[in-house]
Amino acid sequence: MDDQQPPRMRRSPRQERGRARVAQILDAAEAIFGAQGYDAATTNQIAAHAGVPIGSLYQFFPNKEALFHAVAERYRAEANAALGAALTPESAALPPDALAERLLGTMVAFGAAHISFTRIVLQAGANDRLATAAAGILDDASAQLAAVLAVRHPTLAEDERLRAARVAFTAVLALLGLVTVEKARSPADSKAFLTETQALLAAYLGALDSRASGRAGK
Amino acid sequence: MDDQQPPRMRRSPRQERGRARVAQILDAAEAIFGAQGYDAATTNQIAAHAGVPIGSLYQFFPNKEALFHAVAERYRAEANAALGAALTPESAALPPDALAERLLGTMVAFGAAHISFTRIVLQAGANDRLATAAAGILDDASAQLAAVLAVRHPTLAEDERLRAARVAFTAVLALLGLVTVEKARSPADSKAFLTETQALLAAYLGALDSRASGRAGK
Amino acid sequence: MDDQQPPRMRRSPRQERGRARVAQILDAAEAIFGAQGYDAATTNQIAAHAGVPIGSLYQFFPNKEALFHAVAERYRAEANAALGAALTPESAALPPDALAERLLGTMVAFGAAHISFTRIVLQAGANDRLATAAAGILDDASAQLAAVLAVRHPTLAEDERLRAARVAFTAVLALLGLVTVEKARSPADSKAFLTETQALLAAYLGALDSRASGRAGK
Amino acid sequence: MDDQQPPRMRRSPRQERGRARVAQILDAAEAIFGAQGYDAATTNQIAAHAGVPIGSLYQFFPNKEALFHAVAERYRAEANAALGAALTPESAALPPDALAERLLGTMVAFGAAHISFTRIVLQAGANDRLATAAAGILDDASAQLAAVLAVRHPTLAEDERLRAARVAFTAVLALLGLVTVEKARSPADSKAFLTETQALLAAYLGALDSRASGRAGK
DNA sequence: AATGAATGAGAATTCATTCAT
DNA sequence: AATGAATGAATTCTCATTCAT
Repeated sequence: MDDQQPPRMRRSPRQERGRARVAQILDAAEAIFGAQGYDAATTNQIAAHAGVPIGSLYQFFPNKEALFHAVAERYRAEANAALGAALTPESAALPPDALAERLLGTMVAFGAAHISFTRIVLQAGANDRLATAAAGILDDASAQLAAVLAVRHPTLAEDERLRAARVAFTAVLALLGLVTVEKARSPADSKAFLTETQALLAAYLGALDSRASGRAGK
Repeated sequence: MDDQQPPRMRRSPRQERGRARVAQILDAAEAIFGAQGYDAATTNQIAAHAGVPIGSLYQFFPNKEALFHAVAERYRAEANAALGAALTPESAALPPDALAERLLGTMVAFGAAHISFTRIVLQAGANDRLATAAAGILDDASAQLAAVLAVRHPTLAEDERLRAARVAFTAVLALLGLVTVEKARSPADSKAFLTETQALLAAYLGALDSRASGRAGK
Repeated sequence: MDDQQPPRMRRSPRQERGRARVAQILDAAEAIFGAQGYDAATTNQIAAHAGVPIGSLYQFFPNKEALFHAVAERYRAEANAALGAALTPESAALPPDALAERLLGTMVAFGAAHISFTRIVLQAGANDRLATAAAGILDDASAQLAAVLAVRHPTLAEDERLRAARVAFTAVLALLGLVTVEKARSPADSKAFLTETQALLAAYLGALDSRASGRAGK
Repeated sequence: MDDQQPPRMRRSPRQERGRARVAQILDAAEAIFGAQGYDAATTNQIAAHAGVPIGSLYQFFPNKEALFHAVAERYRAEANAALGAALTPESAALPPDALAERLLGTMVAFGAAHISFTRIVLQAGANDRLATAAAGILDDASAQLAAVLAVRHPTLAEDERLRAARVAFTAVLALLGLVTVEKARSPADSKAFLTETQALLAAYLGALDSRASGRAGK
């Protein structure tokens, strides 16, 4: 019905100080959004956590939604960079468990600082206005994995590869979220959970290998 | 820190009419929570959707949180029943893809009415007060799968089986949530996503088989 | 561009008490709007002046704008009733100064309680969303005077009569507003201002008589 | 009660550039005040419209109120000049409709650039702090018309002439405001409204003639 | 002097929950 | 017991004004 314009930043900071402020605000927003969810997080809380007056927050971001999108966008860019460094063309030749290990390692390293926000990304379907941001993150990450799959499995159709990548990523993101929760339960076991997640990913990548070679053999 | 009284129903309805009302309220609450998320849902909205005065809602549930827990509890019980019917002892003997198909089929049949709430379950971790409810659902479902795994793989340690079951379930739940989203994008593809999810689950179950038999062989 | 729906009351009070509350709120709103103008008036101020919690105000009126429209609507209805009682068909036969006296007398009696809001009506052009309400008041009042003019001057074109009525009413409303201001300056003179306003109206009505009979004579 | 410091300009610009800036600001302020009303207009908006940094605006005007007063003062001075040119001593001898035509013509010519602000002048009575400015405008204009009336009707008492002038001007200002509104409705009719306004003014001036000569005859 | 980023009090509106009827 | 009107703390966002650079 009403697809309003996507919310952008109000003003890009020109001064050095302004840029630092925006980063502070984004850090605080990511933390608060991650800890409480989009709705429960309040802009005043975020501003206070950032050590910035509420008016300043609104000088850079026209509203709460725009702030969320900015956090998601930064998350997407950083996740992309991290994945890009890990998923080199050479990685396409790795055996499933090695590829899974590399992928997981990257996600964990990245997630150490960002995992609480990852949960929010997965749930964004609730609010239509936030779904775009979440979908963008998953889309981009999946595209990177799909590119590796393209080298690895040229016999699979492109949309099949993209679908497989989305399935793999969704599962991994959810499991990383679970790791956080488990860590709270029994810190010792969180490593075991990680290993198990890696096993699941490796199994799925292996299945894709079989499927592709099966088809190639025909 | 702060005394966390786990919220329970205020009063169990004795009369027939009362029981019907509670069911109406729970239906409405599940629908609204599922569609909007916990925070965005309002109790007045839920009462209106249930065709019940707001005062009556508060006669049965002391607050919004208790209402959520009740919905989650019913979801847990019904999910348990559905899984119990599917994961019979005999099912332990099925090959991985048949087991995966049965599991997925059960979840999808169950989810047809409940899938929107599933997303909420996954995000409930964000709110500490709701995390308990979400964890309970995952715990119970995992325990049922773990029981099958116990028959299937007696050589694996119990905690390893439980961990594997949790990993499998978390992935499947997240992917079912994704299916909902994808259905909105292109309804035609949602079946393909389901197939892919099944493939991932089958691959993981197969990997567990290998791991267990490998150990048994030693 | 965007003509949104005209704002209405949220809920019509069924109980006697509710109706009294709405009246209290409207009284307070008219007073505050009249004293401070639309923008400067705050809804909290209005609620406090009405002796009603802010939440109750919003139970009846979805927003400030709807509250303004409701005040204007009541004003319109009451003004219409007062004018209807004064501008009987017989009044069409009165000489100009008697008609002017009757009209002014009615307006002053009505205005004693409502004059401060009249000023607001005249200025509503500033806010497009309020202009509708203001125009409605002027339209209705003008239509009543135009009906008298129709009896009095059948030779004049209908749109000419309506225009004349609008001109007469606009001038009178502005002058009544001025009377309020003058009363503050020197209370003694306010009666003289009223007399002068009546003289202006009588002169204009007389001029219309001449114009019409001139045309009739042709 | 509260010390009402009448707000003045902070600093009269000595430099040429400063004077140009002040003019720019006043132009912008008049336009914005006229378009949105006093409250809805924001000082940042005015500064932006004037192409002047907000800090500079506050270098010349201590606050929003002072800015409004400066605009009103300039309006008053210019209106005075325009009226002074039109209401020469000779004009006192004109017949009512010619005098009305001259007066209206002047106001319309002046108003072409300033009419939107005229509406604001009429409503300034709402805000006590702005009332002074509005009253000053009306006072000065009325005084000029009263001077003409003094020549035309020496038999009338001075306060009666002043009152008549105020009544005439108030009506004309309100009607000019109405013309603006009507122009938006149907541009074609705005000329007819102007003609009607002129008729009203002529009728009133004619009535004053009769009144004065009637008294002179006694 | 000139600039425009920074500030925070204040305004509109919502909604979980209560309680008089 | 049942109802739904009433409550007011809490939330998002604005804007007049200042002051560091």
